[in-house]
Amino acid sequence: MCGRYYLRSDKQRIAEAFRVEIPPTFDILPSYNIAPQTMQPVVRLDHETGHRELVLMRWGLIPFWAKEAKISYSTINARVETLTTSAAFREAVKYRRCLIPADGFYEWQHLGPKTTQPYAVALRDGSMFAFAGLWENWNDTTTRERLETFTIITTEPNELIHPLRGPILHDRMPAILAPADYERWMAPADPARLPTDLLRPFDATRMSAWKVSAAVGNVRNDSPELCREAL
DNA sequence: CCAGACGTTGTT
DNA sequence: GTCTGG
DNA sequence: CCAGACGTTGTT
DNA sequence: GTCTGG
Repeated sequence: MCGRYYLRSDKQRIAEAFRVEIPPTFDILPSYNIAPQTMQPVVRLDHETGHRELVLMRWGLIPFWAKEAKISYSTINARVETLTTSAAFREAVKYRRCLIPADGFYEWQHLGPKTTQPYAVALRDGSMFAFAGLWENWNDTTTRERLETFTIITTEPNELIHPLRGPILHDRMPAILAPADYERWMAPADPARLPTDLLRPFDATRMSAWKVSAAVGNVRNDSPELCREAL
């Protein structure tokens, strides 16, 4: 986790849920199968004005010191345990914490060496939520090209993803924030006092998981059925 | 010292 | 940019 | 998963 | 066709 998620809400719903202004020209298409390396909406704080803004960024963080903006699947997630020490994330976690709007995500349960069963996971009440994320700004020194990228933080699994008894879906899960914590997650903070205490497994009783078909794994598939099956 | 890494999860 | 390993 | 590679020899 | 890297 988390290598695939979905966002079926339109920009009006996103604007309301995250109390953010969205320019009229800003288009977001609902997607039931969001893959790494694609452009996705991200909520961040403009430190100059103090206002929240919604911007499109590429999923897969490129560190500012990288020589080239080479696609890397290894930075689509950042482990909460290593946020402050890893070279790729330790600067971003100080100054560039963000929210990634989502309606659900997928987990592939390992049934055998070559068998998996994908599940969709979402909030019980169907409401939109936010992954805790980091973003980074990469500049090409020669072409002046700018590229903004983001990563989704992962944490320990909760009782739904990794039950004491019953089938285990996975050993990690994305960090999900309660709306009450959005402000504190994004607000400027003393680097010695980062709000990493918010990155705990989300309340399992408020979530549900259900089987979906293997078509979820194919990025060319993008229909509501992907996350609704067997609900 | 200099070169090389710097990261994580997924997959029938 | 900065740390680590050789 | 999907996209892309898949190989060897010679040579100042 | 089948393996590898992303």
